[in-house]
Parts: sequence; C-alpha cells; structure tokens
Amino acid sequence: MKKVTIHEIARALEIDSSTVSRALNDSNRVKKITKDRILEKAKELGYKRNMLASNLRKNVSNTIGVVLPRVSRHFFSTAIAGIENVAQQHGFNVIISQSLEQLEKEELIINNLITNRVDGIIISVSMETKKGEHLKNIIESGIPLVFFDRHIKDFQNTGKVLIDDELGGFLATEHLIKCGCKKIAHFSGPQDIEVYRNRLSGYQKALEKNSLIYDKNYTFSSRLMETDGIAMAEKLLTELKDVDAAFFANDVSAIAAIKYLKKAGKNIPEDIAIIGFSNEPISEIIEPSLTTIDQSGEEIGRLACELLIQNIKKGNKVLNNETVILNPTLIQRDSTKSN
Amino acid sequence: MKKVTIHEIARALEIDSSTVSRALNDSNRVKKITKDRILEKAKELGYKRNMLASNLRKNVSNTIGVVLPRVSRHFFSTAIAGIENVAQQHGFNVIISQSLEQLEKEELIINNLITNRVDGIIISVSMETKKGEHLKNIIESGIPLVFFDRHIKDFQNTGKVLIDDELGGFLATEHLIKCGCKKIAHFSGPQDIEVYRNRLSGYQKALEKNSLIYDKNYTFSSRLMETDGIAMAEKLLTELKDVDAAFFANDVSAIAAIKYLKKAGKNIPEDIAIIGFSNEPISEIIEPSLTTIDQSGEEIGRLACELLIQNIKKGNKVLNNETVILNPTLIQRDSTKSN
DNA sequence: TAAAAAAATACAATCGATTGTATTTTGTTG
DNA sequence: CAACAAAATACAATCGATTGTATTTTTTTA
Repeated sequence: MKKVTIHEIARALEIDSSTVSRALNDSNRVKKITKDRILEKAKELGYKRNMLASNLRKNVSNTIGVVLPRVSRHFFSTAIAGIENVAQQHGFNVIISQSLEQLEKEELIINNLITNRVDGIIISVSMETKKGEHLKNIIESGIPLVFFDRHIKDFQNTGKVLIDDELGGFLATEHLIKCGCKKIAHFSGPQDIEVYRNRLSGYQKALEKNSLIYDKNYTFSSRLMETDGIAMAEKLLTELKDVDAAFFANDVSAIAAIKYLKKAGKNIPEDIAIIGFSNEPISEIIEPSLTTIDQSGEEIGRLACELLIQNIKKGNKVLNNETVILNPTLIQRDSTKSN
Repeated sequence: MKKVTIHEIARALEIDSSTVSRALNDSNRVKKITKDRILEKAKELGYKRNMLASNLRKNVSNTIGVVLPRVSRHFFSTAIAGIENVAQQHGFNVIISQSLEQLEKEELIINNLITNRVDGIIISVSMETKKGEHLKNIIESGIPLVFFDRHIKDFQNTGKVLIDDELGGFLATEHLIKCGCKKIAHFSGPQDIEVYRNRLSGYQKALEKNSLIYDKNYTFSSRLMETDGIAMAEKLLTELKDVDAAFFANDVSAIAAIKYLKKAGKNIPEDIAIIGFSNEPISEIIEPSLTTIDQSGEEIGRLACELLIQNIKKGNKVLNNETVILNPTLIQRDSTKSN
C-alpha cells in the first residue's frame, strides 16, 4: 500500500522535510525552482497530505460539525445546503450527524465531535434535549457553538440563529381567525422545547388580540409524528366537535390529520380548517394543499454558519454571541379559506 | 482554555503517560487500583481523548465517508439511516457529503476524504460522473470503496450494492399489462445512466414476454424533474392519445404528471394508469396515491455498510468485491387498477 | 528467603506535518 | 573581494496518543 509522506519526497530529492512541507504550503521561504521540483515529485509519487497529522500539529481540524434531528426533514436539508455553501466558501469541511431526536445519540455525537476536535459546532437539538450538560462540554473545550432553530433557552456563550416562532404561531392563528374560525385548537410539540412553547405563545397572543378566549383544554402536546397527527385527528372527531380550525405545530402531523379527517368524511377547510408549520414539500402536494408557515431553512443555515465561522476566526477573543432572529412567513394554500 | 492531555494526568499522579494511555484503553497491563486513580483524575480534569493524535498514531480514523447526490431525497436519506445503523454497531463514525449531482463537487469531496484518511468510502455517484478517475485515487490510497445504487459500470476492485432496476422496470410494466393496459408509454431518465437504461430494458422485456410490441416512439428521456413530468403529461394529452398507461422512471415526474392530467380532466387510473419509481413519501399522499417501485433504501445502506466494514477489517488482504443485487418490490396503490 | 516468574510501570520511539531557530548559500555593496 | 545582508535550506522540537522494549516491583515457588 502506498504511504507517501513529506519525508519520502524529501529523501527522493535529498532535501529536508521541512522544506518540502513549506513548499507544499507555498511558503515564500522556498526558492521557486525547489518548489517546482518538490511539487513535481509530489505529484509523481502520488502524495496526499495527511490531514490528521497536519491538523494535530496546527491544532485545528478545518471542520465544522453539524448536529440535527434528521436530514430527511425539508427544513433541515435546506439548512444544510445553506451551511455547506458558506462553509465551502471559507474552506471548511462539514460533517453532518443526525440525533434522530434521541438525547443519547446526540450526546454520543457531541462527544465524538469534541474528541475529533472540530473547529466549531452548529446544532439544532433533539426533542429529548432539555438541559444542555453535554453541550456545556463543547464550550468548556473552547469550541465555538451556534444553535439554530431549536435551542436551549438559557444557554450562555453561544450564538443563536432562530426563527421568530411566536410570530409564526401568531401569523398562523390570526390567519385562521381572519378566515372566520372561532374555535381553534392547537397541537403543539414537547413543551420543554423552546420553539414549540413559542408557537403556542403566538397562538395565545393572536387569540387574545382578537378577543378570543384561550382555553388550555384545546391545546395538546405530542412528538408530532404521523401517528400523533392521526391521534389528534381522532380527537377532533370525538372530543373536540366544536373546533372549526386546527393549528398543527408541524406539517407532518397536519398532513396525517388531513388524510384521516378526509377519510372520515370531513371537508377541509369547510368543516375544519387546518394549518401546519414548516412548509415541507408534501404540503403542496396534499389535497387540499396545506396552508403553512415557511421558515427559510437556507437562510438560517447560512447565517448560522457565518456566525460560527466568525467566532472560529476570533480564536480566544470575545465571541460574538448574538442572537439573530428571522421572520417566518405565511404560505396560504387550500386547507384554509379566507373570505 | 483547557488542554488536558494524558501527560497532564500523568504529571498530576506522578506516573508515566504510557500507563495513563493504557489505563484509558482499559489495558490489562495496568493494575486495577492505578486504573481507577487514573480514570478518576481524568474525569476530574475533564480529559477528552484527542482523536487526531490517536488516529494518527494508529493509522486509522474510525470514520466512514458517505458521498451521495443529496440528502433530501427520500431514498438517500433512508440509505443513510441504514448506513449509520450498521456503522454505529461497529463503532464507526459516519460523515456525509453531498455532491448535489456535480462532478466537481464530488471530486473535492473525495479528495477531502482521502486526506482525512477515512477508513472507507460508500458512494452513489452524481449524474455527471461518467468515468471514475477521482475514484481510482481512492483505490490507490488503499481505502476500501463500496458503490450503492448509482455506480460506474466497469469499475474494478470495489464492492457494489445495487438495485435490480431491470426487474423493477419489468415489475412495473407487467403490472400495467395485468391491469389490462395495451399501450404503455415509458418516460425514462438520461440514457447514459445505468439505472435508467436498466429500467427501460425491464420495460421492453415485459412487453416482449406479454407479446406486446415495443415501439421506441413511446419511450422518452428527460431529467425527470417536475417540469419534465408536466411536459410528458402534455404529450399524453396530445400526441399520445392512444396510450392507456404510463410508466415514469421516478416518482417526482409521475406526480407532476398526475397533477397535470387531473387538472385536464383525466381520470386516473380509468383513463390512464400511472406508475412511478422510488416510493417517495409523497407518492402515498397524492390522490390517487401512486403505484410505484420500492427500492428499500434502508437495506441497501445497511448492506453497503456491512460490505464496506468487512473490507475495512480485512486490511491488506484480498477484499470482498462482490456485487450484491437487491430486488425492488411493487407497491400497488390507486393510480393503477388491477381487475 | 533467594531465585525465578509474573505483573506493573517507565522509557523512548513513532505516527506525519509544522514551525522557530540555526546554519549555509547566494547576492549585494563599498 | 571582504564583509554583510538576505535568501534558502537544514536542524530539531512539537502536537497527543500509542506501543514495543526495558526496568522495577510484586508474587510465586522451591
């Protein structure tokens, strides 16, 4: 097996390996002619720099770790696109890991990123992540951290790029109200997750502003998977017959509910209006197409990565721990009907 | 900033760093009592092993690189799930990179994986990848390589895990025939891509076996994007009025066509039966739900990873370069009607 | 209890690249 | 062309962990 190192090259040319190293890094301490000879020999031998060694010595890794619940969600995959774009522009590699909403997996991943000495971490935490003990390790290891979307409320010393979920919840709810709905149920996610609390709070504010009564018996929490959507639809058909609109905190559950309600003979939006959150691609395909809130994943990814790289470059200096908040937008489709 | 190394621990306990290293690796060359002292001190100081150093010394990276067109496609994200599962079981990390169907990006990624000394690579190549010069580098660097799904036909010295696309095309077409369709159009992808050629060939074989005439004027090629699906639907409404069934080589185009045809007043499957390929989640959501071919991404990922790890463990020995071929299955839904 | 065997620990080289400092070579100038 | 500056190159330490070998300590055995 090939094992070409700078020492191989040095030996072949009868020069010192330090000169080879400098030549390969295009240092001006090496004469042009020597440089050329070295580069040629390197190509000839099929030399590939060993990043492990280089990074160990330089105490960097040139790599950004991205941790998120799952890559298959549209919002996250567009965020990845944004992150990769920016990272590439600055010469960083990106490694992506999925927590699959499991805290234990997230801990493993984080530990792994730390031991692999990534230069920075961008994270959107799992549904099971309440406190951030494992995340504190990141800070203690001196690795810059940026949250995006799902964050931990009181976590200090990190940048954050968030969606104004309260505004999103508000927009969704007010839209339903404008459609003439009077009794609006809200199906939220785990309440120890900031984003879901905020969507709920936006829902409350919209009700309040429009003089509707907030009744906590019309608010539910679940993990918002497909099965949860079905369970909620079932609930709408039985216990919640007076409800004329439902605001789901994500599209997946909203769509599962729509399918179930249709099968049960309900008309959407006439009998019950439905609104989701996230603007997944399927929300456009389902019939009726789903009114939802768009979060601009690409932009959030881009901004998170820019903030992170800014902090990586600052080194030990005071980091930029600002919180950037993006505005979500309402995408009106056929599952709600404004009159 | 903290910078705890085994030497820190060694100094604190006035022992040698080699003993510390062995203790942390649970070697039986260290007395239980010493081990305990070391582990305790390590925890106290917040020690995190530096994988860069460890991997450099051991000449491994414990990491598998995965290269694929895009993580947002359902097939690929399920394949990732399969890969991650197996990798985790064997103690490997996975780093995922997207080529976004661009050869240039794929080359950058590969180079990067090599310099980062990953232990093995799993790849599904981009649409632009015809020859595999950049992939040869992988082999030359002694890194085991496994293709999955999209591969390069004559590439030697690698494992492959493929879908039997010809069978898939055959199943799809024969299903349409069994539904009583007589005139079946096929909308294929770029013909320089193996998988699409194979699906076409399965289509031909099914026609032949059932004594239907293959007419190449009823076969078309495109990149199978949404717009292509619409263009094909348009064609069905005008030039191809005698067609009573259409086999699309992916779901995205099939769904775009269904939407267009419905809008034009066609009944599916009565007026025209439609079948797709891939079993994307939307295919279940659209109305009528789309009959399609499932590729079992999870399994392909799992098998690819198992094969790769097998080869990684073999070290320098002769690798297992078998080609595993998986059978796709027909998922019957409402866009076709068997009688 | 002394010698031999076994266990525990220390020493030192190593992985491959980088980098501060020392030395040699080349170039410039009076 | 001697003297000095500048350029090019060599030397050697280093990053942090691992590991073969040497040494010390403990245990076993005769």
